Amino acid sequence: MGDMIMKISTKGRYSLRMLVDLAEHKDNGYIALKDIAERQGISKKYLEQIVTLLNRSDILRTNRGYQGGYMLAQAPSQYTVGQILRVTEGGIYPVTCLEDNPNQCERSGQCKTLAIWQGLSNVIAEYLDGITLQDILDNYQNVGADEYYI
Amino acid sequence: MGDMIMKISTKGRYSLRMLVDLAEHKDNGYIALKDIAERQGISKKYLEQIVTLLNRSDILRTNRGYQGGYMLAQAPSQYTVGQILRVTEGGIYPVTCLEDNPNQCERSGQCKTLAIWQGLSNVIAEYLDGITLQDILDNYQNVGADEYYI
DNA sequence: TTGTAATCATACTATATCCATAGGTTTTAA
DNA sequence: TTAAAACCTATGGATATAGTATGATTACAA
Repeated sequence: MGDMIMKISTKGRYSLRMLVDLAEHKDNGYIALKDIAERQGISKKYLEQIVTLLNRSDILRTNRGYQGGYMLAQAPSQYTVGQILRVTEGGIYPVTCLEDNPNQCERSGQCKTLAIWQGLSNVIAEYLDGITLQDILDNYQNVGADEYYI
Repeated sequence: MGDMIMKISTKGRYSLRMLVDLAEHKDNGYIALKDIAERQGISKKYLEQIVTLLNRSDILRTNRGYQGGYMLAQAPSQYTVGQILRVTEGGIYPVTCLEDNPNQCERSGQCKTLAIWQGLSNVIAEYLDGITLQDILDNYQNVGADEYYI
């Protein structure tokens, strides 16, 4: 019992919050992780691990040492939420069936439900790829049940 | 590393496959779990555990003993995928932030990213609530990137 | 009354992920 | 040269996932 479904982990959520924080302070030079951690109420040590994931892509520019820190490599409008989550979460597929791992499900050819998951994956990707960091800065309003369908 | 995001578990996926199987054989009286397990390639014992979740709602009609088994309580058009997943997965929220557990995030008032997750949750719910078992029987085609937006 | 099948109850094994904490090393700029 | 900060590696508890195994109990129908 209890609830246990399809969750985006702290890796993705904290990454996004960190990048939004960087976007908000993008004119202040390099921003130290310590400052972000304090503002966001996240352990600096944990954030350190998470930023490792981001560093595998060219999302950030970093500087070590005195007055070092992080800044966005590009303008906030150039980052989509989908892009960020793919990097930090390792993919945004809602079911394992859609991953391209070697032990693919052998029933995929006859599976009546696979198309449901493919459609769900598409819907999720379209939504997340349609939002940029700039949109969040501009006080993004969520998609309500009413407004969503035309 | 590796991929670790937001997955719908076997509980939800197998439940859906079981109900589709029942929908396909809805004119054959009660269907024994053994038959479903064989057709779907799922352990009968594991399916037994999963069907317990479905039995908490009025989704199924059951009969014990000789020629007993399960059948859908209503027509396939009356079941949405969203409804089924809510029962078996305990909710379809993509982040813990949206659950109504007591230890709600205290930053929700100022969180710049919460609206993103609310919007994502809405998009997922709209999609899953828009598909019925009958749609799956009618060879549901997935929502492609091109067709989705008008 | 006999077999069939659901129902219930555990318990156990692996494995993986989540969410950190901790300590040490390297680089940089004043 | 020194302090600040990124960077790296390891560890661990808690929880969830995905089953397997074993059996007891209950209800139904021929």
